[in-house]
Amino acid sequence: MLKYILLGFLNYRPMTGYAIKEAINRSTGHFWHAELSQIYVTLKALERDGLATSTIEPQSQRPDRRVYTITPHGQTDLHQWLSEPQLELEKRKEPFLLKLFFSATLEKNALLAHLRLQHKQHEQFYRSVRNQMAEEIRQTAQEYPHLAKDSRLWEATRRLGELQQAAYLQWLDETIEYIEKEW
Amino acid sequence: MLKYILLGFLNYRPMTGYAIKEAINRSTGHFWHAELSQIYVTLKALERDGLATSTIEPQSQRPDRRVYTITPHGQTDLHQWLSEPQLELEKRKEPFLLKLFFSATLEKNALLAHLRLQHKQHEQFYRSVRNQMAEEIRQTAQEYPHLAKDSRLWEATRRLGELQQAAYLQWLDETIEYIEKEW
DNA sequence: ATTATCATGTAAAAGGTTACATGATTTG
DNA sequence: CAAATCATGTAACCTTTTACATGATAAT
Repeated sequence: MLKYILLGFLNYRPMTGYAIKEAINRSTGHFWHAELSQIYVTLKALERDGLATSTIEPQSQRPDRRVYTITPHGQTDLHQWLSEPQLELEKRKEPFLLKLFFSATLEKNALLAHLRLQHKQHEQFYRSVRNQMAEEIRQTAQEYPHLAKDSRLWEATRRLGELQQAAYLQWLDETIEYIEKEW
Repeated sequence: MLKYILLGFLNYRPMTGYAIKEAINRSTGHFWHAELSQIYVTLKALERDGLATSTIEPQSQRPDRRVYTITPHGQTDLHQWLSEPQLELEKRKEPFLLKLFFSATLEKNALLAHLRLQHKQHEQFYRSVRNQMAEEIRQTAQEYPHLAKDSRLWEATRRLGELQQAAYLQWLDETIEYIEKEW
């Protein structure tokens, strides 16, 4: 699947692995991520399979860059994937929920400390989705007017992140209150 | 991490791999899952590491069962893990969001079809979290009165699943309406 | 002085999915 | 007669994470 986020970004413009990593951090952070090492490996696989080509741009005083460009074959593959319906829901893995599920033997204060730490982290994330990420989308849409339509979908995915974090915070509030009063 | 869901269930009572898989399906489906094959492999590793022991229960007309029991060492390890704070937010991977993010080139109708299919799937999941899963927790709490405290945390995790699915459905409604009107 | 940024990669290890193998009994 | 349930396991494959390696420049 990493394959498709790479093709997706390369379809906007030729990019280096490093730049794709930065784009991922800025825009898809709340629903997709990848390590740089894996990005480099997968870009190489794209080239091997004829979905992208690469050229080296020498730089002085910086390491040379390897810039990847999507091929027509790569565009076909991407479009094919985009057209396929998503037939199953993704199965999540959330370590904190797992921990909470089995935490009946913990002391009340330890339980509350864990919940409050989560609250702090989710609040921070909620703010970054509402502020930095929203701003990022607005800016990119202005810089690249041909991506205006795309930016409306980016905003839709961002909006889900916002709603999900809000729901999580609401649940944490409820749960903390419940534990404080009735544990 | 699979290790800990296994220890968590074995801490309630001795169980077979098959029974753990059923317990997972019934109770932690919305935040944790595992394949049977992986469960068997990990149970074996628990035994190798002295966190559980196993005995074979011969059965007539059914395959023999291998029943695993948690050891004191296993209980210590579980409790240790439960006590540790969760210092980082889990990074999600949601293929549907990824697809949507890059779907500006899709036709309006294809986009709507994808969103409506998601709606159908999430609605079904939402109902199962509200109905079957809630009922399951109530029943288990009645059957095993010593797990009364645990069942309140199970219910808390279930409640988050419910809120998250509700948020997702709300977002899908908004997004479908937006695409219908302004795409 | 140390950390962050830019920039690319390899290798080992861990974790997870899918396919395959077996086989009786019960339900539809 | 076919499919589901109960029950365990191995092997191959794929994906992902972590560690390692390099190295200049700019900022704190």
